[in-house]
Amino acid sequence: MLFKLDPDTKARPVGGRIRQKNESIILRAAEIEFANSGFKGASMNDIAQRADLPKANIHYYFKNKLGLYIAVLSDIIELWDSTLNAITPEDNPRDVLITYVQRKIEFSAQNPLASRIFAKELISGAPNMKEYFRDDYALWFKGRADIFRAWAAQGKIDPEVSPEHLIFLLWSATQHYADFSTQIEAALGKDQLEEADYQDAASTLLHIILKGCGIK
Amino acid sequence: MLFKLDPDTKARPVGGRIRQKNESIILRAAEIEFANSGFKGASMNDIAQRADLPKANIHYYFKNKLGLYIAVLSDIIELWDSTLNAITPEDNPRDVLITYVQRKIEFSAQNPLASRIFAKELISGAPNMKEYFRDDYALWFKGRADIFRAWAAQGKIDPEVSPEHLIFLLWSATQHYADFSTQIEAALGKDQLEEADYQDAASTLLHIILKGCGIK
DNA sequence: GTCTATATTGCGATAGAC
DNA sequence: GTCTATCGCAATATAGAC
Repeated sequence: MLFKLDPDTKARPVGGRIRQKNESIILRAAEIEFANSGFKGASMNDIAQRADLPKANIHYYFKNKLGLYIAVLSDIIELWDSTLNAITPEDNPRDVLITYVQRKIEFSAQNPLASRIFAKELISGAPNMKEYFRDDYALWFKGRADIFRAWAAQGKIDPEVSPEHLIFLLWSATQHYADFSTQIEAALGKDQLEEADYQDAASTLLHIILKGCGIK
Repeated sequence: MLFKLDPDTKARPVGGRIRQKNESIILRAAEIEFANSGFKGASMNDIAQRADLPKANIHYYFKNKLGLYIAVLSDIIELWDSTLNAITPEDNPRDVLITYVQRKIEFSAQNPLASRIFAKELISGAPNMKEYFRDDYALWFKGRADIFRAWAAQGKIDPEVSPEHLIFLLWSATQHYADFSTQIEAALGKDQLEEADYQDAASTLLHIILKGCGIK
């Protein structure tokens, strides 16, 4: 697992079917509230109302507000990891980039709440994920950058392209469709983005990045 | 002005030198707190402490917390507008893109707080900027997209590139260096980004986008 | 214009009956 | 395992002396 839970997120160790079901109801409600209002902005009251449970019930399942928040973050990172880390550092940069961009855009379309919670946490300076960014993430990032660097050494990517900044570009451009969909919808004059919009996004992005990096 | 103030942000209409000075002190303090904690998360107490003024003083100058927040947002949009709208829809897409990317990256480096407040507001669905995104922004965006479309019609940009999604790419990739500097610093193993990092970002970005769009 | 003291609300959290 | 009632505190906001 990429992100270790704080040992004290849960009010009680584990549990049976009822616990699992209620915990997942609470987590889903919390995800919505945290995405809309951030950690401090979300209230246990609103989460309880959305979960259709009394407030005390949430405190029975999670130690406190921070514990609930950390649990939501952990779920998100696990999901992220399982979606995007199946990509292997194979030989063909073209295939890797196509797969990555398409999966990430699809992830943005299907899990916008997760992306937004993550983004808000990051913009605030990631106060609750310091260890993750200090340890696991730095390692993960270095591994990826090295693959791009190796490709550049083999002449498969233009030497003008900084591997690090290419990764940032891949991340930001795809993430944008989840985090800033309000802005995108306003720009396109739509109430909600459609499947075709995401496909346009992916194909334009891939055209620019593949050609722009000189990837054959 | 792009963004109309809610008529009731100020506690009192206008004012002299003392008022102007104190208002700007309060606005600067508020910018830091809102960037760190979001609208709900920031407290008038913390803002007052940072401004080195008693809490009641802030309520004397601004009607309430929301009024102060709207005032901060207005300042940000004005700054944005004056920095980026000096760019004219001239004939040469290459020059326009180079100027835009460099200015926006520079803006991210010098005004990270403004970018972050704006980003958090957007991620939350822009509850306090609905009118802006409904009216001014949609118009501004259409104007920009039309310029890119004209260039494409003249063969100056690859036809595979969607003008709309190119603009999103320009926005997101540059914005990223302000909003997600925590992630970038962790990835690069630095405590703070340096001038050289922003230059690397701009040159990699421009290489990929110009070449990727087939702009000569 | 400034600032202390306070009114009032809403929050996270818990006790304790069921 | 569930839920009502409540505690204690921190928040926004204001009254009113200076």
